[in-house]
Amino acid sequence: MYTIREVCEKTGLTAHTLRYYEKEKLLPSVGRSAGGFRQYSDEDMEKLAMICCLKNTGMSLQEIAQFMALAREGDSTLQARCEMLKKHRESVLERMEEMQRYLDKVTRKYDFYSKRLIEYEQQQKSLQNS
Amino acid sequence: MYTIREVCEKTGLTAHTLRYYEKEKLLPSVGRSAGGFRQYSDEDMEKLAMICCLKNTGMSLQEIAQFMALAREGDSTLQARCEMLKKHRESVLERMEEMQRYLDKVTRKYDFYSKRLIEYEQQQKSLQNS
DNA sequence: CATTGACTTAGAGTGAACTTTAAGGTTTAT
DNA sequence: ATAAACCTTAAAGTTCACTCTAAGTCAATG
Repeated sequence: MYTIREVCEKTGLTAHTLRYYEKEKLLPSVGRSAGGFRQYSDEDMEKLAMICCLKNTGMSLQEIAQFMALAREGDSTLQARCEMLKKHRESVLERMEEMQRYLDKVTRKYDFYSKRLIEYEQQQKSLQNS
Repeated sequence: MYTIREVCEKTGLTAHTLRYYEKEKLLPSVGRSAGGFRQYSDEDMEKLAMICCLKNTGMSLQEIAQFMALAREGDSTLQARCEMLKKHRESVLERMEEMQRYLDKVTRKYDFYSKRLIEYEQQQKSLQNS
């Protein structure tokens, strides 16, 4: 069992964000200590890892909440979850390819600017010497 | 010269967004017709392409506005712009690598679910036959 | 020359994902 | 036993990047 503080350290999320995720039903079933403090189980930690994974590949919190709700319903939702992951995977791949194309453009622009910068610096030097 | 409508069609941005970008100083110097309508030049279109490129690789509008402001100041800012592009390029590469790692995790999860789904379906079939 | 549709502005509203605040209760170390 | 640190909740506030609204102007067509 982990306190919210330990979970923050492990995941990089803030306590505020963890509480927010609970409220938004991403991980709604976190246990409580006698004093009412959150206690995260190893299963919770695994779920959180999945949540971070989906979030960091651009899935919206709403969709993640849907996915986690399906997971809580058990094996009868395996197919639905498979389909979600497949679609998500495809959209991530597409976005990465798009990013790569845009990045190539940034690289070309950078190379162009670098050349112009060298020219400009030589020009400045020759102006100084005259 | 292009009307805002034509620019929308070429860039995929809405007229609202183009006006918003003007207000936010991403492309603040768009000309006007006698009647006050926006007229985008070929140079404006090139700048817009750069804006989209930076935006689609995750640069904030604020940073893009800074970059475009430097560009308007001329060659004396070449070095500053080079540095911005270099930094941006590096951060995009990092993000893409991170994305790839997360995507691999999604793929592994998907494969795991697929296997479990096949098992589950066979189980259901044998329950039906009994 | 009137109507339709696209354009103008300033400013308010939206949705996502937090982030902060206020007011208080709990744990831990001394 | 008490102070400091940490936790609780509900609700309001923030930031980003739009997106929409209202009230009016302009251009093209029959």
